[in-house]
Amino acid sequence: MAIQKIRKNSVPDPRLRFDPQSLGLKQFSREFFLLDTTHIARAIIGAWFCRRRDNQWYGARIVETEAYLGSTDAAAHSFRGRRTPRVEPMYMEGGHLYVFFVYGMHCCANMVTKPAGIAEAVLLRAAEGPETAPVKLLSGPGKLCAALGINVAHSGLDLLADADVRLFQSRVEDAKIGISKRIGVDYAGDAAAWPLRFFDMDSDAVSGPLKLRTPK
DNA sequence: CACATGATCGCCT
DNA sequence: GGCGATCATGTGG
Repeated sequence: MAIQKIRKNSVPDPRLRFDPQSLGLKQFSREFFLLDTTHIARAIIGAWFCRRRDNQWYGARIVETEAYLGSTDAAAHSFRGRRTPRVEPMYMEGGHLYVFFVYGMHCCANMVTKPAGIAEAVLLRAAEGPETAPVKLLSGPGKLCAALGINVAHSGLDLLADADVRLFQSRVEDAKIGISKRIGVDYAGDAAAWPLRFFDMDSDAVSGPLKLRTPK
């Protein structure tokens, strides 16, 4: 049925066809992914998250992210150094992908950051497809994965070694980036209020309640 | 728009 | 056994 399709889907929505190479976009370097996690979360707003399947490229422009700060962040899966098979990719060197399954039906994708051994990451919360795609198609972490066909089988992939999943540079003016607390982590005590969510204030694809969409 | 709820299941205690 | 780094739908203002 439809729901099962969403969970196991690895096929990108055809409306996301997009060739990053033809536009001359450049990939982020390994060094970039080793920088400060919060900086990276802000810096990849506007970047193109791309994937190749059957020799066809697909992609979407990131408009919303959240930073997860590892062992000291109660909202992070790696809080207090928790190290289980699921979370293991978070401990890899920056530039790897960490994908997890939640609520029995959705996947969420993260860019792992910092040197190996430090389990921090940036959650991709929303993106905009090319003109041909509906504005809300990737509005939310689960929808973003569903539309691009990203699932747990992609967890642990190296964006700088695996030719089929990549992140390309493209920036949004700092003045147009909004900041707020993170969504869906109210159980995390003090960490729930940390200002670690970043979004493109001009985008209609940003997810979450309207009241978190204004502040800066 | 805000808020509530059900769906659905792998992960961790 | 309980509970999510969610989403779609339904209700009421």
